[in-house]
Amino acid sequence: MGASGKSTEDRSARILRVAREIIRESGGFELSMRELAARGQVSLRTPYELFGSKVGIIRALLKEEQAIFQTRLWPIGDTDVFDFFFATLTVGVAFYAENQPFYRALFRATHAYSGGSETEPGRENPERFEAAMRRAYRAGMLDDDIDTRVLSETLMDIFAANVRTWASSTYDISYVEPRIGFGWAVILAGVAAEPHAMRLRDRAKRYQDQLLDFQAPAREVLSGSDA
Amino acid sequence: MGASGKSTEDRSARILRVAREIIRESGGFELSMRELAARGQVSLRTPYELFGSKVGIIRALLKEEQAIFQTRLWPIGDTDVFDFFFATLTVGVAFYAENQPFYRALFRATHAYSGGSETEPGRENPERFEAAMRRAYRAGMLDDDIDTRVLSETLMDIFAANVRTWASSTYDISYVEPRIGFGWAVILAGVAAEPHAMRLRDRAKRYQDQLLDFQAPAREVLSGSDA
DNA sequence: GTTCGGATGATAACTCGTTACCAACCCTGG
DNA sequence: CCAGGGTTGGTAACGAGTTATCATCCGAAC
Repeated sequence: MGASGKSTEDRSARILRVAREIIRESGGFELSMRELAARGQVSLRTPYELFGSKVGIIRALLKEEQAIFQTRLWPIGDTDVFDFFFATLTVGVAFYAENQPFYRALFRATHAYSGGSETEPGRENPERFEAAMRRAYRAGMLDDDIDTRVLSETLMDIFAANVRTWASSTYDISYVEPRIGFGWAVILAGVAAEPHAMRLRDRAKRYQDQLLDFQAPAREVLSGSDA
Repeated sequence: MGASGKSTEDRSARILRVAREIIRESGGFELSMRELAARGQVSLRTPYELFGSKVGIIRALLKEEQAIFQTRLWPIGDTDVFDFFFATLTVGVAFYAENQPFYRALFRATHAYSGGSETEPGRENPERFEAAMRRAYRAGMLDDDIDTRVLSETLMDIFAANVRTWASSTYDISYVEPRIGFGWAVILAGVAAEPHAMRLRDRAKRYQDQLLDFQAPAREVLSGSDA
């Protein structure tokens, strides 16, 4: 039938392109499979054949984005390991901010059990993160008794919790980086050797000041009865 | 019509009781509104009249449970503030473990936008938590520059992230308490004054040992190529 | 060239949460 | 006692994701 008689790759690519359009148009609030099929000039069954489910489609979109994310992460120098973490944070939050519609759609489409750890924000590529942590450990920058894996998991927990809350649009994107940064800095300060611990505490205070600047105006508007 | 001609309280209680049964029977995996109405001998519209939505029903169930939770939290002495936090953690995780079906059902029924902060685990009663944090601050146990509110939020982020992951059944309940405890202890160690900081670091190591004990057998089974 | 199998289109169907509609009911005010 | 208004039952409907069904069509094997 004319335009629809193409190969599998064409149909996959077309479905992903149309899904991208619909998600962007709706801000991530809706992605109807019927609309997707209609605008993609395919049958309703075809997206399920190719991607399994609606979550599969969104995951495929995220996978494409994450390739871009990796290229953006590469140029970050890791001479100072702790600085590397926070530079990663800045790039990561910016990346998620750009893809807010996709993450909204992902969390919205993800029933509690259909999504494994791949749908958890920040868990796309934990290897490099843990590798940096191990390097800091070997360089004597961390407490000898600490396990780098457990520590990395804790940092990623904070990241995931905040990105998830933000994607549910409970609070503004501006809060995300300082909130995560504060948690990361305080945690690392708790296990870092001394010249680094003080720098991390300073960094935590800077993030905290950012957060308090956000909250201060709102409090004035509401009421000043919070002595 | 016989058994269904009762008062509003009877119908509310009956709906909640039947909902409780269905959720328990399915382990939290399903709660069909049609089945609820049928088994509750009530029209499909009535649960919506009384509770607004499916999430409203699950929230009502959780609210009943939280009354029990509070009675369990009261006897905890708070002579040592940091010990109070971790005692709260133990009681809280046990509480969530008992209510796993409800949290599964809650997360499953909650679209990303229908649930506010009340559906976030650990956010039911943040007042007492923050009050304890302020007490620690006034007692000089915390860094002078720290904001107790920001710090409390970070601790609750870790709590929420782990409970959410657990309720999605990605990992076992045994991991939850040590994972949260490790994060909390390291964070507090990062901002606590010195006699307390060391104790908190010890506590963090104890939690970490628990986690490593869990992981060690699994690694042996898989492969030992992780030098 | 024919035939067979897998993929696709088109459509209907199923379950879900939620809402709408209308008749029947109960409770209250007069 | 009766009228009215709010509440409930019963059912249908809407839109969602997902699956099933059947005809069709494309490509490869014989």
